[in-house]
Amino acid sequence: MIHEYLDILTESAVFYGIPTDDIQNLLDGKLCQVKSFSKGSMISQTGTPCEYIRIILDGQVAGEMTDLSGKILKIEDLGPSKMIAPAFLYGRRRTYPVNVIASVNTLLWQMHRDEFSKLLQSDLRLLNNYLDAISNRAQFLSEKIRFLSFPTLRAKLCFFFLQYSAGNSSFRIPLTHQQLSELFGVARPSLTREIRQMNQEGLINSERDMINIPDFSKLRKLLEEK
Amino acid sequence: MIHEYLDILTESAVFYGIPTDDIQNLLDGKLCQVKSFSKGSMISQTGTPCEYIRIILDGQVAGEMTDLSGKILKIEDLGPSKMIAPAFLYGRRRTYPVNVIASVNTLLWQMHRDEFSKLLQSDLRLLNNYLDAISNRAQFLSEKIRFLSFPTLRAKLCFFFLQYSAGNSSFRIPLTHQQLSELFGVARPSLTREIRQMNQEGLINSERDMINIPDFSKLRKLLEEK
DNA sequence: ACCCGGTTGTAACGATTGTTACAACACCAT
DNA sequence: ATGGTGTTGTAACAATCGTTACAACCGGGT
Repeated sequence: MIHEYLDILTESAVFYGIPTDDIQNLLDGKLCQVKSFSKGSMISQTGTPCEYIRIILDGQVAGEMTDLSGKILKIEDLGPSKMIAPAFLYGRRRTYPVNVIASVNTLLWQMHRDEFSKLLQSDLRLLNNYLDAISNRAQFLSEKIRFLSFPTLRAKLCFFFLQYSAGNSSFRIPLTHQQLSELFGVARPSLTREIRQMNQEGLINSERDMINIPDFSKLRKLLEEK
Repeated sequence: MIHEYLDILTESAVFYGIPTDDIQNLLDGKLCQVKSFSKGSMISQTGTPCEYIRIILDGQVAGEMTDLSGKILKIEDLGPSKMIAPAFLYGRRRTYPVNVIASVNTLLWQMHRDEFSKLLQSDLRLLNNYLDAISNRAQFLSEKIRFLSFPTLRAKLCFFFLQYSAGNSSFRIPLTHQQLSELFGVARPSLTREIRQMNQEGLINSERDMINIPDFSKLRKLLEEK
């Protein structure tokens, strides 16, 4: 059953770079399962125990948070080879932070935490991969907090543009204002307004998703001041 | 040299719950060092490679971030048995996210990442402990982001009070307004003002660091609305 | 060419928060 | 008791952002 999906596993963060033959050997005789979920079914609910490392073999799932008012808020979509909530398998909490729902018919590979710990122990590549995965998660979140704590929307935009440009004075941002505003944690019209004002002040020249930065030093200076 | 500090190591997140004798056996013949830093010296600088797992044996260090404008911003103090930047030893980044400075004369135990990986592999307790440690870090950050993205200061306060009360209608908060405001990412007077307004509206009765919640449902309702 | 859904641009107004400055208070050490 | 230091309370004003509503624009499908 797993054999046909070994090439998906090699692409996952845990098994990354490990030849399929090796994966097969590593998993041979180990306790793990493949489970299928039909479209729309709930894979796990916020607060329920997170005991299994789970990797998507086929299909797609959505991570959704139920807001305190009951509103549903989509957090992210995950496709084949992605792990589900890898940072909640260990640590104090050990429960799902979001509702996980199958967007389409979905196949998961899963292994219990205790069995998985032993698996990690048995192969240094696996161990390093998994350590990388949760460390990356922590690093990403840490960076995100730094970003969110810029004092103003303008500062966030400056930082974002400087990062995104990677030195090119002209570039394209393949995100809608809606997506950007969610990333920044502000309202969409506020974002558009700020971009317009930055245009008027000559900090940038933008037209829809194309951005041009005439003078990098102006943006940098703005970040340093505030 | 290490022997006298084994009881510090047992209290660290990695070696937690492992008898000192076992730690001694685990470390026997392994490549690791004890390094000392005099008061005020820089242990590591933002951006330099993070290659060693480091645990404070004695002393105290401060993690500081240099703001983009050059202002120094203290992030946290760490004392004996604490690890330095455990989430940056693995993953993509692998460089220190902050300047680490010895506040007093300080002694560190350190081991290179590659050697440490092997050590983790050799003992399941160690492995689970370290996985717990970085998972906890990711979980903490994730919770913090959720908190920061409440739309208003009042919502943050409601959430915080409800969490902190743990069901008791009267409790004390052992943090200054200054500390709270930094936690919330707002200015200190804004915090005091909001607390005063919540008092006037009868949501809470507070006097300095003592808080009383006359009606929990009012606070909950406020969180659900917005 | 036309319509349509989604995206972007714009404006007015209100709500929230930051800034600054100072007064009142608590606590500790002398 | 006195003074010093740090914390809390308060006020006025400015800056920033959210909200709402609507117009203009884009691209794809018919």
